[in-house]
Amino acid sequence: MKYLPCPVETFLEPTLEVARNLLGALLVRYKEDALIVGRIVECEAYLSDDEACHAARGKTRRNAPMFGPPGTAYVYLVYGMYHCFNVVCAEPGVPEAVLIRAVEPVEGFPAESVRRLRRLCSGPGRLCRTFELTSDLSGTPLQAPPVVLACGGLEQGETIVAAPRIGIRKGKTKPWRFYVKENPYVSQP
DNA sequence: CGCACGATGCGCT
DNA sequence: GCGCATCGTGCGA
Repeated sequence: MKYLPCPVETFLEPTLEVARNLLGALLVRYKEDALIVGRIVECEAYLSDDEACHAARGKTRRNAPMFGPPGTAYVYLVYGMYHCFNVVCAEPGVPEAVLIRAVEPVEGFPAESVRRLRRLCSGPGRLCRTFELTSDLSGTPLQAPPVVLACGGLEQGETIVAAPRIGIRKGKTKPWRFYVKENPYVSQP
């Protein structure tokens, strides 16, 4: 295996820690005939006691994967046309997750301008469209194909910025959006 | 059962 | 900067 899956212990840490640790990790999508890999450069944490969290008011059919094993996917449809991809974390049964908002292209992308690639990798909806992450993958473990979260890390000199989350009505003030400072693939607020 | 509303992105001004 | 597409979900009735 070229890309080693993160061990499940990775996702058992407190969610805010997991979110920070996910920066630099690799999102690997195995398709029929191809491989797409992106390095996570922006994400947001959603905690169980947080009004912005989908699971804040209990378990439903949609958010059920959030209550499942850490290290699995939680994918849902927003605005009737885009998907959002999350990694379930925290202790089992505690519904918390990290939304992946942007990746830096690593493998499987055509040689294009940064401007064009950013359009494919930046923003939760576009990211899901590019990586073909849809609701039917919700609840899927991320240690084996078709979707793998692989170990990675920050490069020398890269630093993490914490900022308020984007696009939410409640919980606006919590600085639970994390991104790699000055990385060109981070979405513009 | 009906309906208001999103963890968004795009196109037009 | 603003409006809107588009539909599953999750409320309240």
